[in-house]
Amino acid sequence: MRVSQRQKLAAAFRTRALRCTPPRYAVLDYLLRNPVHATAEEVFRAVNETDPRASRATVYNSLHALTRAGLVREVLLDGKAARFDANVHRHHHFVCERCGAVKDVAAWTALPRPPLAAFPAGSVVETYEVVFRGRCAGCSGATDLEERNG
Amino acid sequence: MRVSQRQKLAAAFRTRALRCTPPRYAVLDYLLRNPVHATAEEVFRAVNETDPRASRATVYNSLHALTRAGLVREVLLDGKAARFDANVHRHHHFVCERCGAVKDVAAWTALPRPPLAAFPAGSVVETYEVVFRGRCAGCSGATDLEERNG
DNA sequence: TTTTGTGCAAAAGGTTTGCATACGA
DNA sequence: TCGTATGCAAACCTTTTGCACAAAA
Repeated sequence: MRVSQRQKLAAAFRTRALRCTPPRYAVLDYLLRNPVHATAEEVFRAVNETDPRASRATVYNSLHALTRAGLVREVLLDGKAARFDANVHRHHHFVCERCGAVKDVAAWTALPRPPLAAFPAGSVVETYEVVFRGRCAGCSGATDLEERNG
Repeated sequence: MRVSQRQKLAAAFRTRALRCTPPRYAVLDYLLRNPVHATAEEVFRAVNETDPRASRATVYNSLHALTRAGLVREVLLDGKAARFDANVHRHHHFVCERCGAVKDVAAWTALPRPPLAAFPAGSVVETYEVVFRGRCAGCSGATDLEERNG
């Protein structure tokens, strides 16, 4: 990691009262440089390869600490593993139902406000997310038969 | 289960080439009568209480068969367990970040179409879902301190 | 009679926890 | 020094799998 990059991360950590520790640098640096919505396991493998002492538990701890601090966003798109995204600006996601690829969809405009009656009375909405599902370019021509044959 | 209800379910099963089996009746009937976005475990406990022979694996099998047949919708709202919803009409969800309650949000209007450029080139969007997060009526006044104290 | 589903137990992910040790502030 | 994070292993929870048996069509 470049010195200047580490200094940026350290500043972000300190602003949020997060301790600066090697695994936290490594986790956030990895997510920033690999904006592919990695799972915790993928982050673990990458971080652990650089520093074999880094453990799974610590990667989970770091991901949660970074998420709580607002430096990382946890994205739940399938029933398997949570994914983590260092892009915390408002945006949505497109998921390919066939190959599982996840792509960002730029936030194009605010959602039209639904009638208040649509929400449970007294509730307060803080955020919303839109998940689009379909087939990515590489999979949109493929048939189910091809899919089954790999 | 009322005879007329069972006949309705049987008709729905046959239309979709699903075999009519006791666990499938029980699972779908439970979801229809308890529109609370139950987890597989909750469905299992309810079904198993009525018929102690029903197993977890069978409840999972039934949920998946019903989902594939379009009679049930699988909803992924937290990193823990999938939830199942017998309401397959287009609608969205509100999740209370504090107590985890899930409420339906009526589909009020189509989303404005995002610019095509927002999507990966060549991709085909089939569905979308919106998840609103915030605090439900019962939790919107509670502070984090109260939350910690239980 | 053929095909598909069931039920049981065991295994397989993904994630969390307990605790002694190490390290940042 | 004090308080928090790390690292390891084991536990946990949800979901899947393998297989013999049972039931639906």
